Amino acid sequence: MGSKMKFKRSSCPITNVLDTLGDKWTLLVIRDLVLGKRRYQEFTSSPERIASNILADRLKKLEATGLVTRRAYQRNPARYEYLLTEKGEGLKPVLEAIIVWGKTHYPGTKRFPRVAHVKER
Amino acid sequence: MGSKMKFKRSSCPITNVLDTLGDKWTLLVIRDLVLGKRRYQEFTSSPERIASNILADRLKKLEATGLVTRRAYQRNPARYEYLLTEKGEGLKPVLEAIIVWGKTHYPGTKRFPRVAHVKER
DNA sequence: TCAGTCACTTGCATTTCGAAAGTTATAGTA
DNA sequence: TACTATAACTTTCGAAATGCAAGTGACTGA
Repeated sequence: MGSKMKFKRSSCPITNVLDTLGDKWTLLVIRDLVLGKRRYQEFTSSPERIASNILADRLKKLEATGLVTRRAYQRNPARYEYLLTEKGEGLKPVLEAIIVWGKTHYPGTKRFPRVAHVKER
Repeated sequence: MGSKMKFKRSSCPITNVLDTLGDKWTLLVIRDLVLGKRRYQEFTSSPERIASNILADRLKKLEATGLVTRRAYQRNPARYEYLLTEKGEGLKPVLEAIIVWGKTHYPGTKRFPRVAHVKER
């Protein structure tokens, strides 16, 4: 019933990607996840200095759209970390293409290195 | 004198790309240009229905960042059209990667066809 | 003279963003 | 028993961005 899909703006794949990733912060959170970051403080300590309310909002939305999963890594008090899903990992080629273009046209920019994430306790 | 480059947020290429392309409309204007659109009305008639003030703003910014050039295609009255620069054309692989990921994860989306642009007079 | 076209600009209400401060629940230390 | 620190958020509120509707200027063609 009601077989016609409803897209927010159009049936263009680019448009639909922009509806979830089209802002100045979301893709940076994904970048951090790709680099190996998992925890709240790791994200807030990136040089772009994302505000904590923006980070919380973006993580919530990324979880809602299935790009990220949240899981507790300890109890008492409960502490959570975030991991990319396969769908989220699938964005790597997009990030790669952006890095290639970005490095070409913004002289002095440089790909960030992977981070060794904090150890479990 | 002051040899250190100043980046708005960080020296990450992704960050710097997001500073110019990180919103819900800019990349759609670029998509339209890649598809062959050149004129104001062609952009406003895309299915996402960009508002004319947003379009004017984005075209201005794209020109300022060297992704697009504006040129008159007639006088009396002066009428302008917009074309991608080489820098702008360089974004095609980014759009491609987005389309590939988007088509996979948003079922029902489909790449838009090139348009035959209006003829000169 | 008058409607139509094109590339915009202007006004204004609504929405989203973002910096700073606050909250909750613990562990560790004196 | 207090006190300090840590981690993961939430709240507040002014500022900026968005988006709808209407307006503008310079023409062309009927």
